This record gives sequence, C-alpha cells and structure tokens, in this order.
Amino acid sequence: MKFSKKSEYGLRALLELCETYGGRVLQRHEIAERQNIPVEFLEQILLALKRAGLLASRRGIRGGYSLIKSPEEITLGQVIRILDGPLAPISCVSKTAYQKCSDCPYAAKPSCPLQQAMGEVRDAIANILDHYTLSRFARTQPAEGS
Amino acid sequence: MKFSKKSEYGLRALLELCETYGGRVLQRHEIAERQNIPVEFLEQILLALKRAGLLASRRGIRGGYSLIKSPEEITLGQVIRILDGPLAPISCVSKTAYQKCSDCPYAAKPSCPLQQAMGEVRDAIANILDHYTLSRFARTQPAEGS
DNA sequence: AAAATCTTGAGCAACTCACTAGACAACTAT
DNA sequence: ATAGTTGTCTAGTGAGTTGCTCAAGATTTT
Repeated sequence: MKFSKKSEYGLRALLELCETYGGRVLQRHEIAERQNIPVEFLEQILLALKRAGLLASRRGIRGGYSLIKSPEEITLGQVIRILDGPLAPISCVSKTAYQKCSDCPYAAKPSCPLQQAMGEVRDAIANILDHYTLSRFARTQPAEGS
Repeated sequence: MKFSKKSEYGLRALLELCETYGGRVLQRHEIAERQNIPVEFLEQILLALKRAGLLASRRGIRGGYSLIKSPEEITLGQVIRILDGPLAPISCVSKTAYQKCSDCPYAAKPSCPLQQAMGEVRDAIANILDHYTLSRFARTQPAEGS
C-alpha cells in the first residue's frame, strides 16, 4: 500500500511552485536543490504535470516552470493520479480505471466481499485526497522555530 | 497505491476457512481450486498466516488448515499487515513501522505538509481495515441468484 | 512401510521503481 | 546571427519486488 517517490517529489515540487504562484518562474535546479530531489528525475515529473495542464514552462535563459492553475483548484488526488495512476487499492474498485478481475470467483456474482471492503477504502482515500487542495497543503507551514 | 495479490489471495483463502471454522480442516488444494489461486503460492500465504497465529495445520493424510481465532477477532487490517506490511502510504506516517524520511527538507522541522496529509490518509485506511472483521467480511455473501 | 499431506528454502522470469544519459529544440541576450 | 542556457523527449539501466515454481524433507494416518 505504499505510494511512490514520484508522487512525493511531485507534491514537494508543487509546494515550491505554490510559493511563486503568480510571480516568477522556477527552474528545475532551484526546485531540485531546495527539495533535495535528483534533478533529472524531477524533470520527468514536471513534464508530466505540464502535460496534465497544471504547469507552464518556458525554455531559454530566463526559462523555468510555473503553476498555471490556482492552488485552490488543484487537489492532491489529481496530482497523485497524474503521477501514480489510480488511487484504488485494487483495480476492480477503481472509478477512474475500472478493470474486471479475471481470476476472482466472485467476479461474475452480484457482490464480492473484497470489492465491498476495498470499495470503502477507496472511497475514504479519495474523499480525503480529492478535497485536499494544494493551497491547504502549502499552508501547513513548517513553523520555523529555532 | 495498489495492494498485492498476496493479500488478495490471503483474504480469499480466509473466506473459505471461515466457512469451515470450528468444523473440518481444509487442504491447500481445496482452497486453491475453489478460489482459483496457484497452489504453491497459496501455501506460502497460509504458512505466513499460520506463523502469525491465525491458522493451525496438520500434516499427513487427513491434514489441512483451519482457523484457530474467531472470525470476530480477526480484522482485515491484521491480515494485510501480515502479508503486505504496514498500511501507511509513506513510512514516515506509519504507526506500526515508523521511519524518519532522510531526504525530506521538512524532516527536522516540527511539521511537514506531506506528513500531515498522508497521516490523514493512513488514519482513514486503518480506521476502516482495523474495524472490518473477518466475520463481517465473510457475511458479504455473493447472492447466488441465477 | 507407504501414501498423503504440510514445511522449508531456493530459484526465477517479468515487472516496476528510481534514476541516468544524451540528443535535440527553443528562447534570449548580445 | 549566434552562442549559451534552458526545457523536451526517448531510451536505457541497476536494484529490488512480485508472483510463482520446484524439489527435498518432515510428519501424520492407514
């Protein structure tokens, strides 16, 4: 039930991009250094987020990445689905990527115990992550005491 | 955020063992056939559940496996933790297997946005799975209509 | 003793994860 | 224009995990 470094890095990168939202662009190495992420790996992540429409980028000497959607409109659920795929713990309960399980003897029957239980889990996870906005996420500030 | 075949097979096997709880033992090939699980793989799973104290086994010609804890006392959370490890989506929020994240810049600070969000997810998952008993699980019967 | 079952441990192909490398495209300062 | 700096794309790779198989051994019943 782990979720990947890719999502973790992606969310941490967005934390940085939130701070400069509406202002200047950030270059990959700035984000990578501040968040301690391997720069080439980070790049793939930023590219994926760009293709999904969350980020814009500019090349060249004053280039970099910037958020183009408001942090209020982006949820952690969206980001994780972009980077990690569906949230559902097994694909027969996924709402975004449903797939009938082939080997389960209950697949044909009207109700499957596993589907019932995992459906509840899926809903609980989605309920949190799809309502957790990036702005709330970024607001959890590391109280810089010391 | 997937969880493994191992857990899925384990839970499906326990479904069978619930039905004969208090009665006769079940042999691995019986469970394997009914639930459509590769028999040698199933074996490893049953062994793990035995070592964890959920099952007893007997060798020899009238041998097999049987539940030794009441289905009321076993939760899906327990089973999944035995077979798949901790429920937490990242290890810095695990209650059963906590591990400080090494590369996160917030690790030293009093609060980490990721920890906050993932902690909520962990709690939600655990809250469902640690209260979902095997007996409730097995009660979700495939209404055999047809 | 023989047959059936569980037990243990090793092995393995396929896949995924986390990351790296390198060629290429675009922008911009001069 | 062009050199230099940045993002873009595609492919590759080593380590680890998943899902499963195989073979030899231990234990029980008949």
